[in-house]
Amino acid sequence: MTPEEILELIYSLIASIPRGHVASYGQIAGMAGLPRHARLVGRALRETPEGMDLPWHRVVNHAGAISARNARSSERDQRHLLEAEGVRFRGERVDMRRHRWEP
DNA sequence: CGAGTGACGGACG
DNA sequence: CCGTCCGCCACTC
Repeated sequence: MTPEEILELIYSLIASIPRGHVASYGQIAGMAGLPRHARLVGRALRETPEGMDLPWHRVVNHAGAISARNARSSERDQRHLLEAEGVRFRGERVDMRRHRWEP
C-alpha cells in the first residue's frame, strides 16, 4: 500500500462514521490495519485540505475528549457540531459508551 | 545520527 | 478524576 492509499483509506473510514457516533484516532488506525498509528490519523486530519468534506469532528481521543489543534477551528466548534447531531457529553468528554462507532 | 515533537494510547497510584 | 510516566511512530532539525 502506498502512502497515498493509506491516507485515502483513513479518510474513507472517517467519512463512514455515522452521524451521532464518534471514533478514536487509534480506532481508525486499527481499522485501517495499522495498530499503534493513532498519531498518523492525527496528522492525516491536520493536513486535511479545507475543501474536503469530511466529518473530522467525529474523531476524538481514546478518552472521548477533544484533542487540541489550530485556533482556526476551536474545541468549542467541534463540541457544538457533535452536540448538534445528538452526541452527549459527560463533562468535557464524549459519552463513549453510547457513541463509540462499532461497525 | 540523536533529540525533540505531536488532532495518540495505556498503565498506575 | 486527576497527574505522571512511558510506549509508539513518522517527521524535523
